[in-house]
Amino acid sequence: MNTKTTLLNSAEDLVRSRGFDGFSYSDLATQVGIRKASIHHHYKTKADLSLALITRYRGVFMERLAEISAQEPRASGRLLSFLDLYRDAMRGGRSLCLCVAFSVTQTALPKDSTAQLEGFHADVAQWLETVFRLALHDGTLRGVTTPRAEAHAALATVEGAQIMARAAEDATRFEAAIDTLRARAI
Amino acid sequence: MNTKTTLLNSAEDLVRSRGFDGFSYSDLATQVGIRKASIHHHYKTKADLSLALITRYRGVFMERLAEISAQEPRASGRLLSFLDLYRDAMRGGRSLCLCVAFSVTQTALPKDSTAQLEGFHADVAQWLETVFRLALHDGTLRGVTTPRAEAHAALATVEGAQIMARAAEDATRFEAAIDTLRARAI
DNA sequence: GTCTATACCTAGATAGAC
DNA sequence: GTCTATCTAGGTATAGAC
Repeated sequence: MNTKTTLLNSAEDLVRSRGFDGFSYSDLATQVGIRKASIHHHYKTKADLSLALITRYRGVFMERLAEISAQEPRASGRLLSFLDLYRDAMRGGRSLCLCVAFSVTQTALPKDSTAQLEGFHADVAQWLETVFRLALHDGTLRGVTTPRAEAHAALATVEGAQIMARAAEDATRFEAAIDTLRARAI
Repeated sequence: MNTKTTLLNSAEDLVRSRGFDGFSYSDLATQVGIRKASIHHHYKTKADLSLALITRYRGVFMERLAEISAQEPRASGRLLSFLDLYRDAMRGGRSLCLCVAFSVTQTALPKDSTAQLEGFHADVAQWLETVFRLALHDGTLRGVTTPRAEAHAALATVEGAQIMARAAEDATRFEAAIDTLRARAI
């Protein structure tokens, strides 16, 4: 694997476990086994690195959602797989979805990066909306009100659940918080 | 007002708008109108400041919840007031509940502070649980499953909704995400 | 493409005069 | 209690040799 990809992989790991502000080029250099000056050859600034990270993650994540749609014909199956995706992204409480990790970043990201992040959120909300709309027809989810409202609520819940689980360093917090969502599957 | 309290007020403002890692003693000094060295006289380290902030906020917030309990006899009224509390804490998308702001802090806080934060989360979850338990008896909230699960879900949802609204710098995101919770009031 | 060396800045924190 | 001055550590980023 080339150095550029190795850097991106390690950086993703660091962002998700410590946050974008929580690691330095020095940390990344140590992890990859090169000197920090060399990183600048691949990603000129940390802002450039942020954009590369979000862009790649968005693509990969949306592919996963497409796979779920292809494999699960029912709304209930899709929602449960979605929850599993966020649960697995936590790696037992030590990690966050990259999207969540960037959402809580304090430093101002470059406009390109925030635009990608916004687009990412919008894509996921859109996908969830289709799931809840499907549920109105196939009846595999309990108590669906408006698909759009349900989608935003579900997204906020999984993101909040990740934050709380990481803050408490306890992955079971995530499960506790999404239990009512899981229970809606028929 | 004494300098110590003024510092705490300004610091709370900064934490909630920029995050605990997002402001420095230099920023705080400028805002209050003294030199940064002087801050150390009141709060020896930034860790000490974090503890003072969380401790005070926890007390104030729990008083608010007690007031809600006293004023609203029904579960629906209590939940709606709770949601208003979190909505108002956002100040139009530029701010977070201090509890949420600290939950997303990257740097390791001292043990005293994380313990306070944990206790805070536990207190709020406990309060919400009593609201949903009440709903099982007074029937003013739709579709209540287990009070404990509902409490954790509601807390994760409001916290996630704040994060998403702040990331998008759009307060209406908060409303969109908690709409299904509001709609459960009968 | 990777290295050493370094520039430049900002952070939290301390010493000691007033 | 507040100040000026300073320390130490760490961050991002660049220059130029190899």
